[in-house]
Amino acid sequence: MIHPNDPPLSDRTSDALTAAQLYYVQDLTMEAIAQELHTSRSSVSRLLSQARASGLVDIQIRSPLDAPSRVEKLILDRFQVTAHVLPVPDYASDVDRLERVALSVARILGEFFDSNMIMGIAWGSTMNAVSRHLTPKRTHNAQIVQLNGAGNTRSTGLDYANEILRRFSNAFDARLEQFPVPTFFDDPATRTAYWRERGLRRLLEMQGNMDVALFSVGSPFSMVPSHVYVGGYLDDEEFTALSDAGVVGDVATVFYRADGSTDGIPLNDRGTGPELSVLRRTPRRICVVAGTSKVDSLRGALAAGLITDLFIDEGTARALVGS
Amino acid sequence: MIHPNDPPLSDRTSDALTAAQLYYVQDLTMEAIAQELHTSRSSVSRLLSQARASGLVDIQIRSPLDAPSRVEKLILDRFQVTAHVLPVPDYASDVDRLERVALSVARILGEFFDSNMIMGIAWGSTMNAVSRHLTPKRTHNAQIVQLNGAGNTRSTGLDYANEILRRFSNAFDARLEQFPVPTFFDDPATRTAYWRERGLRRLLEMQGNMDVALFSVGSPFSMVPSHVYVGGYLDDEEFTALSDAGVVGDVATVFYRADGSTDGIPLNDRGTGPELSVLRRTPRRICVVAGTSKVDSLRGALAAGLITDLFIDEGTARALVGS
DNA sequence: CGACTCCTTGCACATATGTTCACGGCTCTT
DNA sequence: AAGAGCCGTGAACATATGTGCAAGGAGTCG
Repeated sequence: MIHPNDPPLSDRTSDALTAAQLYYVQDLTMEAIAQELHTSRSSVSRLLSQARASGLVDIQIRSPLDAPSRVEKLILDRFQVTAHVLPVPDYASDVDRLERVALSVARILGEFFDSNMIMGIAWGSTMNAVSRHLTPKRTHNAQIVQLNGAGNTRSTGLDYANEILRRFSNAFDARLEQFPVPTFFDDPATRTAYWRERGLRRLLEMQGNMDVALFSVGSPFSMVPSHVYVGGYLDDEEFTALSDAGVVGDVATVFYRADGSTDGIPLNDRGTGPELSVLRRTPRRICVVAGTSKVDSLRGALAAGLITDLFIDEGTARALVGS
Repeated sequence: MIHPNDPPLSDRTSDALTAAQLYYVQDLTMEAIAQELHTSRSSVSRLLSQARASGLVDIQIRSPLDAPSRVEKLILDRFQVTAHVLPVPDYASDVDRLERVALSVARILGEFFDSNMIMGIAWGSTMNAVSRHLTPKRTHNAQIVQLNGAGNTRSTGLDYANEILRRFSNAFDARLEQFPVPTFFDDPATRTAYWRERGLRRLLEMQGNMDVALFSVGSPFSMVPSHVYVGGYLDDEEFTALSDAGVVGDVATVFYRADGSTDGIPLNDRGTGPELSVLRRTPRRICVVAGTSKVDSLRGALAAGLITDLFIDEGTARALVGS
């Protein structure tokens, strides 16, 4: 009865699975597991690490339904957005905040993305940080699509965005649709023309059918500028134009004012990010924000109705609701 | 902005939640968490224990879809039943097996039961063991219903079954419908009459509308008899009658033969367990089996089509498929 | 008001877990 | 076939975690 071609999965994975079951479900000690698996305790420790890292073990925090914190409730009331406020000590630096928020988001993202879905993803420091911590989740027929071009005048800029997106597609086993265009065209007409290309139409169609969008907000005029503002994507003149137009931030390099409006912001005609109307049509729109410097930009994005789910560190959340 | 009546949940729970988030999601050390929470490391350790015990932290093992073990596949092929084979060392005693299987089932049961559902539960050593390890899960408007009476000739036997069922209803916050009748009536006519009572009709109706049923199998003729066979529920004469009728086991004190048939087994006319047809109409029917002594009985239950999901220790699973 | 219980806390110790390192078995060269 | 590099292993060490215990604080009763 024992077939020779036994396991369709590697011994190692299978052992990791057993170890995880014994450790996390049956509460055995690693020592005991080592005995059952005829190996050393160290190896069990390593097996379990692997099991966690590869997503075999799924640890979730399930707040009782009455648990949303005061701040989360305030945000829900005021902006009709589901907030996930992440505890971060007040004395943490902005880098710490970003890292910790990114870790949390990376861990929970699997909850939002599944087989047969399309997820649109922006790029930037925040997405970069998130991408570095993703725990893998197996999906089938899933698709990831880049939200906006990443080329700039200095380099193609493709590597940076590319790497980020690839980490996502690897973690979820999803196909990846890249967006090999500059972040901003020089001439709006070029964009219009390019958008008619067949390859592009496929990408734009995917964007139109996204199930989830994942992005942060850019804050061009804060003390801690987003990647896009220091990476050679904008020259001084353009920068000034944004300022003059009353811009407070962007999502996937689409700019908006404090009231959420976008009309008459010249750079948007040349940018490659999705129309905000396209974004708003996406059922789930996850925004990740770390650091108080992004608050003004975040307010604009909220005013524009771009967000359905917000991941935010505690300090910034408090700054947002002003308490 | 800070309301005085801040949290609708206790500080302790809220701290536990924060600690869990920091520990399991953000990978902080307990020492670090202690600092953020302004308490001692010990207390954090205790908070985390509480968080796990109270179901705030949910740890699942997600086998990749290609993971089912060889034995699980064999069982699926042969019996059309989803098996969850639990690793237990071969040298483990039957008591160990039961304990470890029960622990696993208790931990995963939340996956099968949710708000607005009705779960039918039997009683016996196996259910007792499971009930002792349940991790709580909040549900609304959920209902638990006892599958069969627990009174016997020596005592009411109510306490035993009662306690088991109450553990389930507590863990899930579910209403509990008890079944305060003997396990077997002396006279079939009494049962028929009693079944027409209004209180009973409500219970029977619930049984008819169950979403999940949870039970083990009894093995009257094995070396390790189930609770029902040592607790004074059956006298010698009845026992012999079962043997003569070719009975191999029972589910919720409804007896069946090796081929799954039940016709002409006299005791069934006086028993209080659900008609097997009622059971078979239940969408999800979870059977928990530990110990090889139950294999024959389990085969009968499988032949009778009583099971959709089987939790079983590895040794017994191997005995079942005979390899 | 004090004596009592009950619960919580942090310390100190006992365990359990994570990580470094040197070794040995592989495969792939040459 | 010998050598070089590349894992994977377990022993030993370094950390992190769990727990018994004594002390202290809040509530209750006489």
